[in-house]
Amino acid sequence: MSQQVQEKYEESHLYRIRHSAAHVMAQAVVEMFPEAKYTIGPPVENGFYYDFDLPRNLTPEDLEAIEKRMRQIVQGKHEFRKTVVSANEAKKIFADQPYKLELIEGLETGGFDEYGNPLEEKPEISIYQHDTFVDLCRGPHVENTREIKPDAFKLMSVAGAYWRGDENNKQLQRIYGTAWENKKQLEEYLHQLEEAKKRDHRKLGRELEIFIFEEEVGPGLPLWLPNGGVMIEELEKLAKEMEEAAGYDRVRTPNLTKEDLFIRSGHLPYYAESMYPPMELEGVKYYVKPMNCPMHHKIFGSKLRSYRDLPIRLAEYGTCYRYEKSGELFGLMRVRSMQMNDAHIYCSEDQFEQEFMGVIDLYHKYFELFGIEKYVMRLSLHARAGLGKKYVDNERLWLKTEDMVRRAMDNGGVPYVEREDEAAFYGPKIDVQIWSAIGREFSLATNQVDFAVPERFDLKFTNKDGHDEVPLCIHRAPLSTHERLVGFLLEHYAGNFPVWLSPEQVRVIPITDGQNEYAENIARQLRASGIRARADVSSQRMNAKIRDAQMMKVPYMLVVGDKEMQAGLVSLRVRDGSQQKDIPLAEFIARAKDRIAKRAKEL
RNA sequence: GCCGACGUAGCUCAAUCGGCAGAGCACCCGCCUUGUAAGCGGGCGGUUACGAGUUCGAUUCUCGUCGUCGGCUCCA
Repeated sequence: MSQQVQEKYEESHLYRIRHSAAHVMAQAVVEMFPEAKYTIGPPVENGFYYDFDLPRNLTPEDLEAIEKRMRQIVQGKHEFRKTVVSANEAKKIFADQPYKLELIEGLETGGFDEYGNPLEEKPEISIYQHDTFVDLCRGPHVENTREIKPDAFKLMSVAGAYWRGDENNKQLQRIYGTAWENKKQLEEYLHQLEEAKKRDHRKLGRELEIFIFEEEVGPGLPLWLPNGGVMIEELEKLAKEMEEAAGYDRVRTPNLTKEDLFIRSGHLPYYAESMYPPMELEGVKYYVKPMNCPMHHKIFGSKLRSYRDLPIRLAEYGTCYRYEKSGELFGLMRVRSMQMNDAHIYCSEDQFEQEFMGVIDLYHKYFELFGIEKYVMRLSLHARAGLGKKYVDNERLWLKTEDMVRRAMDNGGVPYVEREDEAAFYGPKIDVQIWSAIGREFSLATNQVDFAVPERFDLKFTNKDGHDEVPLCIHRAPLSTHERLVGFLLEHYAGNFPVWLSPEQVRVIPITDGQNEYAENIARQLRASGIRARADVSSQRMNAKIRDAQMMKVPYMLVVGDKEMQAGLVSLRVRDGSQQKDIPLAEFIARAKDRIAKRAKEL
């Protein structure tokens, strides 16, 4: 699905505009720094970038100057001219451009594209020229620079980026720009960015009092406020219901373990860098756990298992700690302490397909519940070059397991895309990319097939023939971590949660202090019915109380004045602004309880 | 971790060229008794992230540390 969208984009006029804008920008930069070495500058979603190796760092003022010069260049109506050249000719043209020479080398010798990925066939080498600027480029471009409207592009930011995306390579300066067909489109896009800011989970999380970060506590270590605590309880309740129905058992394991466990599991050599360093006591090293699986393996191995016992599904929402690099932290989406929606399924090969698809089925149920309409399942595979380094060194098992997953997905009729060199070290996985209501992309759910670690733990079960057999293990986290899930939901709903997930479900608002007691009484009755409610008996006026409740995105407000109190009724104001006057409390309670029980989307 | 930008009251932001740090909201205290998104008045609140340096004098200039943000890299 996304594949098709991308192909279309690459053929679009907008794609050409952006690609051409990147060239124009490169011209402006090279004019400013004649000694600049330029690398690649492709169109991307919403715009384009170009990476440069420059004698000094760019400042925001430089960006303004570059943008200004670009406006002059595009007005010049310079034609984009393509010329096919031989490798040798290309090398002459770009004799003083080392990065271009490296690219030409790649194209010439066996076909590597500008990102260093292998190409199927040897491509022709072409150059594009407009005005004074010549670039090694396969196109396509617009006819002339006039097609880039001077009021329809904008340079957005400058950032560091490694040459060919490898952190061992030199870091270049990347300028990001956005470009559109006309001014209106640009303005719409900029407006969209503003709207997205309003939905930013970090902003909403603070405003709705869901979570905070405290410098003294530490980066990436969120503190969950009471409202966030309620949400986590609700999400765990949901997960427990689903998992109980699907035959999972709940276990609990400690936050610390001896080093030996992670040596045995094989995690330590792969992931030591992203684990908190060990603490040593009486000569023994202990690690804070970055994942639950080794301990679940120990639980599986704690007694003899028969094929009749399988599958065994062990679930735990344990808090794990990972030392993510400082620059990788991002609000709740990337943290160092996380509560995983974790479980490990131990099964035989025969049971694999059913178990694997059971997890995929769980995904679909969650997506439906949260109204997630756009998602892509990514089947992440190993790469031969990484065997024995990034990946367990057993190619036969890799191919076999990957094939099992492929077959399961195909038989289940679930569409997916394949991604090479993205697997876990112990097996292939399915990662699910999802898009929030404003179209931002996240990686949420994941499940992995583990054909390697159970053996390292000597896990086995007795099969029908009375022989020992090693079980397969499926690691799965359909709801990701509580942190990432809440972050996603904040943005997805813009904080307007369905009733079941709202930290505060009802606020009772007395009009004058004459109804305070009546309001408190109503709130008590609501709480007795299992509804999260409180009365606002502050000295503010009704309008201010309504505003407060609206700002906190409380789904239901019950306004009570003298009239309601005399008649024993309530007036309902729903978060969407609609009103329903003078209804019996029991009627409202029935409505709220129904929505909550169904985890309904509507209020 | 790397490149860049930023850090002023709980929150959102102001402070000219280096010259006594300010507003709104929130909070506290009063008055108002109110009908579906902010009633009025007063008060409290700061080692300008932290630590050095330059200067008669630093929120402002320089360096370092910490943190946040935009990217890169990474994500068991």
